[in-house]
Order: sequence, then C-alpha cells, then structure tokens
Amino acid sequence: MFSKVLISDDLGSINQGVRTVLEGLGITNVTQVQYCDDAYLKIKSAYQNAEPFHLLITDLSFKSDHRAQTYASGEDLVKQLKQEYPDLKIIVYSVEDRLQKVRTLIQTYKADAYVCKGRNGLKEIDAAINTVYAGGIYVSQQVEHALSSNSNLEINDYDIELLKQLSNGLSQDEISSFLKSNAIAPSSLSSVEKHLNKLRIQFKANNAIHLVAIVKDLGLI
Amino acid sequence: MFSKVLISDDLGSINQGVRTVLEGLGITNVTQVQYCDDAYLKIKSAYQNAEPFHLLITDLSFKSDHRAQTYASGEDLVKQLKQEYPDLKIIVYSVEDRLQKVRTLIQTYKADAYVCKGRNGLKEIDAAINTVYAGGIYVSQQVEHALSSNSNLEINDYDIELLKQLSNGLSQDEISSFLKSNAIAPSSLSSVEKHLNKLRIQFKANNAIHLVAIVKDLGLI
DNA sequence: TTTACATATGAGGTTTTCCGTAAAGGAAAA
DNA sequence: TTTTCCTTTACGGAAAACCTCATATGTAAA
Repeated sequence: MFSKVLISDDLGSINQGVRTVLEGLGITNVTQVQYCDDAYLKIKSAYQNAEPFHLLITDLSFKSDHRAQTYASGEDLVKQLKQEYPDLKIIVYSVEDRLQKVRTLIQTYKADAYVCKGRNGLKEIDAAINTVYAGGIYVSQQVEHALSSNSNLEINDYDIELLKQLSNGLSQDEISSFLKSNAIAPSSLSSVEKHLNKLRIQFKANNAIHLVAIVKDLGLI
Repeated sequence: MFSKVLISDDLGSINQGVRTVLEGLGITNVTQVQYCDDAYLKIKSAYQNAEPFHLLITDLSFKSDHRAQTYASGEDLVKQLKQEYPDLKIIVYSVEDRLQKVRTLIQTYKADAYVCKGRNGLKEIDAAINTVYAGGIYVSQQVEHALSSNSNLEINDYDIELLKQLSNGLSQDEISSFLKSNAIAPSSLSSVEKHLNKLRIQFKANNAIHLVAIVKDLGLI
C-alpha cells in the first residue's frame, strides 16, 4: 500500500475525514496542505530529498484569498505534477460532477482517479486508493459515463470555440470575422450558423440563448 | 448558550468539524443529518415533543440521489422553517459566495447568519454562533457587502424572473405571454424588451446571449 | 384638480437570427 | 476518371430581436 500521502484541500474539515480513511488503510505518513502551491512545493522538495510522495489526494476548487498562487486550481496542479512526476498517483476529490471536467482530468491530464464528494465520498476514496494502488483508474459511478466515448463527445474544440465566442457577446457575423482573422476554418457566416444549429439540436435548445445557458450549466464553457 | 443543535450537511466529514467547534462551546446535544427532509422532520418532531432545537446549521447545496426530497436545497429548507418556527436560529454554512444568495437568505428568508466555507470557516462558525446567540446577524466578511444596499441591488425579482425565463429558452414574445398568464405586471412585449435592454446596459452586455452568460457567471440565476 | 414625472404600452422600421435549399469544393471509393 | 458522400459556402424568406418615438396610465406633489 502507499506509505507517503499528501492531501490538498482548502477546507480543513474535509481533510480530517480523508485522513481517517487513510489511517484505516494503515497509512500514517500523511501530510496535508490548504493551498495548491504548498502541495506543489511539498511534492517537489520531497522528491529532491529522495523521499517522494506516492499519492496525492486533491480538491479542484480552492478559494482564493490574500495569498497569491501560481496554481489557482486543482486542475493546474494536476496538469503540472503529472508532467513533472508521471509516477505520482493522483486522486481528484471534488464536488464537481461535470462530465467535461472528469474527461479532461482523466484523459488529458492523466489523473488516476476522480471521486465525487458526496454522502459516501469517503467510502469511494477508500475504493479509489485501492484501485489506484493496483494500477487502475477509478471514477465515481455517477460520472463514470463521462469516459464512455459514445456520449456527447462529438462536440469538438471548434464547437467549444463557437460557444465561447457566442457567450462572449459576439454576433454570428462577428464570430465569422473572428474565425477568418484567426485562420480557423470553416469561417463563413453560413457555417457558423450551421454548426450552431447542429449544437442547438444536439442540446435540445430552443434558441442561441438557451444553448449558451445549457452548455454553461454543463460546464462546457 | 444554545443547548440543542442540529447540523445538516450531506458531506459527513464537514459535520465533523462543526461538531468539534460546538463541543468547544460546551454544546453536547448535537444531532446531524444528511438530507434536508430529515432536518425538517427532526425539527418538527422535536418541537412537537416540546424539546425544540435552538439552532440549525445547514449547507445550501445537497447532492440529489435516489431518495426523493421535498426540500431539494438548503434555501427551501430555511424558507420553510423560518415561516413555521421563527424562533429557531439558523446559520447557513456554504461554499456559495454569490451576493444575491446571501441577500435572499438573510433579507428575505431571515436566516440569522451566513458563513462561507473556507480555510477558516470553522473559526467563523464559532463567531457566528456567539453572535446569533446574542441576537445578532452574522455574515462572513467576504460577502458582507452583499447587504450594503448601494451595490448592484437595483435588479429586483422581476428582472431575475425575466433572465430566468430567457435562459430557459423562451423568446421575448413567449416571456410576455408567460407574464400575462401568471398575472405579473408589466407584461407587454414592449416592457419585456425595455427591461432586458436596461439589464443589458447595466451589465455591459452586447446582446441577450451575452447578458445571460454574464448573469449566470455572477450566479444571479 | 392640475401638473409633473415615471413607467407601461403600442406601432414603426432596421438588424440579426433562424431555417430551408442549392451550389461549390474536397476526399475516398468504385 | 467518375461517382458518392460529406462539408463548406451562398442566398433568400420568415421570425425574432433590436431600437426609436409616440401615446397612455398611474402616482405623487403643487
């Protein structure tokens, strides 16, 4: 089992629960921090001292306060750490249950587990630790289907860009110009219309306003 | 000091921290629940048995699961409880830091305190309990200015309703019909246009889509 | 009551979005 | 090469949104 673990979560009280789970697994060498930057520094220095952490359990959203931070969110932290220390196992523990978030973290940033905070989050943490230790990937049931590619995965970066610009206040005409000036194809007004229409159908939106509201709720933009 | 307290929060681990604070204040008769409906029922039955709770500390957002709930959020719970039991003191303890939320809960629903979960949330809980016990209102510093009327308070319930329906996919014409059928005045298409136009200017939005994106980011809807 | 002011409603014209259809271009298969 | 299929682009009409100005309504002060 893991022997050296770091917990990163700005709410101290949650750390307490996770710590209890770790104790139950016989893991006693546990450090906890309340800032992403602290997590990064602890892991870096431990690695340099040849006493690396084996597992990081981190939240995603950290309240910002007076302390300026390099890594504002757990996502940034995970991304950076997995690049520098691919061997470090990372479990994300968050209330966030947006599929897009889960996908990005597991597939792009290569996190090892995604556990949703909830009524039995601690039980899941237990299971996740065991799975990750065995070399597997653990994802909470409620967001499991985020990884099954057949879901709403057909929306690509181009679509996201359209939606972003739309929610940014640009008219479809302006989006067309924007695409042209950024050399993104297709860029004609007609294509913008067509793609947005496809998205409207896909998300069962009545109009563009509704569409933006829906994808914002989904956390896509 | 309060002698009988109920904690309502779907994440068990947070309850633990609050419980510790209560113990520090010499409060030992503490009950905790993970569902809003349970909170309501506990308070109701305790009242009927002439052993009422004196204080409720509740979260706002509760993950929905298989159990169907009458009160889906802490807001609904607070609203209902303060109507039925005005003497019951209520402290809201949430990560949510949207000013509109704070305003509604304190000013409309008459909650006694609003504490933001954060790095020193438990210290604030301590202070809030003392303030509320003394008959005062406690609001976390970071959202304190929510109550100072000079902020963006000019937007009223009517505006919020418009924005909600708009983000719901209704056209301005349909919103007008909706208002008429719900006997909300003003209801003419012209008025809907005018009010939305005012909001667009107020929020510096280019168009209705932009407007909805902005107010969604602000957490107004 | 009259006046003044703010807000609501109504009618107009312009712009943007929405939606269908059709033509043009490109890539892969026949 | 031709055919097929898919995507981009273009165009036009209908609907909705956007904007301005005129009128109506209601409320509070003179």
